[in-house]
Amino acid sequence: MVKSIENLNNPNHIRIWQTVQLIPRGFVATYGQIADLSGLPGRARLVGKALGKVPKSGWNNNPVPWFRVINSQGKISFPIESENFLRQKQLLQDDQVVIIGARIKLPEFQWQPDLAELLFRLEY
DNA sequence: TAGCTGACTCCAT
DNA sequence: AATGGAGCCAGCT
Repeated sequence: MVKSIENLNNPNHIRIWQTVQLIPRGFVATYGQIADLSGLPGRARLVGKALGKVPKSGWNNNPVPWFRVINSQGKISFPIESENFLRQKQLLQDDQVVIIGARIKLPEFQWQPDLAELLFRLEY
């Protein structure tokens, strides 16, 4: 009970959720990329932590597409065939992202935010 | 407060 | 392409 309130007040987590909300349907980003774009360079592991604590209701009345974040090798980070792995894979496939085994072709599907999106971020 | 942990990365094999 | 080790660091106990 108290814990969830603490999480909702963690400014780093909130910034990470907001950045993840910018990833367009059909694309993915890496943990390190989200950390950088959130102003938290070098803290890729924190992104994983924050995504594990996304409120079920989303953030700011909008969903947080946690499943669009994968590791720098282009793979889903959950253990193969685990429940979380299968769920993430399904949601990405619903986005028309092609997955071979655990791997996604980053050159083809990695989100490349444009200047307008970055400027939007700076307004926070 | 002091360790411990891990939805990470980089680099070498 | 797959695997392992070292480094990393905020959050958690």
